[in-house]
Amino acid sequence: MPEGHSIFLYAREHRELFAGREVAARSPQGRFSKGAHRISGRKLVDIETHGKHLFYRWQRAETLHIHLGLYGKFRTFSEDPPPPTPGTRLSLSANGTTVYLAGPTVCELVLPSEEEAIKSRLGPDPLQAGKPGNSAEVFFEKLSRRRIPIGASYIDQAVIAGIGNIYRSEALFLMGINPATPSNQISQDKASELWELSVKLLKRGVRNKMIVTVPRRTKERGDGANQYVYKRDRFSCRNCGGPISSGEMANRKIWWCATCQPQPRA
DNA sequence: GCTGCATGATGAA
DNA sequence: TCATCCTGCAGCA
Repeated sequence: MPEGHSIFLYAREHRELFAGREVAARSPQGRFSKGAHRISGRKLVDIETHGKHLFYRWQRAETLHIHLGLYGKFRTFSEDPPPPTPGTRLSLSANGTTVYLAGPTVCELVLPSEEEAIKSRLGPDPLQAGKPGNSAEVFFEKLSRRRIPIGASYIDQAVIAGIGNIYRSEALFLMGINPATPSNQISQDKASELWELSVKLLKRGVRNKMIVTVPRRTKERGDGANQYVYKRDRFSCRNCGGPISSGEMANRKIWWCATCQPQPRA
């Protein structure tokens, strides 16, 4: 489930398991053999995240950069790990624990300059709110420079880092913003609200270890779903009872309520 | 058992 | 705008 909250959780878990320890690294699949060899036996100093990117820092080795993409998955085994599946790109072990990584979009070693280049392409991360560069102001500044629909820019990692397809539909619904609204028509106040909502939702995602946008009470009154509109075009809107619309935007499916998220006036 | 889809992103056309 | 990377699984027979 790789939206920003799960990346943050993986970093926390791997930090608790491995930070300060010498980690054995291997690439059962073979596609990352050289890199695994470079970091194997090194001490893990810390793990940083920005949006959906992970950066593992080692003593006397380059930084390991991982991006899970759509399919990437980590699995953790606290005792005897099963044999790795043929697609296992990387295996990390220390202290009796093994982590397998399969199917990532990116698994590479990077130099500090390369890491900087990656980060400089990313927008502010709501889970880093308060740290320099991660603010509502920066978010608004990036939004205001685009004319594309907010439904396309809100999922663009250069505008805001860590938002994925579920958060996209849900946050715009909670804001009452129609996905087709041009990004530069979003006022600074609305952009700030959307930023704060993103912070809240991602933090809640970290707490719950899953994406839940419907408050517990509301959920109990309804059909128990965790989302308002995401993949819910066969249901009716929980606010107004009207139909949930669906369409495609920025290559991905998107859902909204045409009544609660009215089209902006031209 | 098979098909197509999925919480992502890139690069070609 | 599309094809592609690559893995797992829901839904359907």
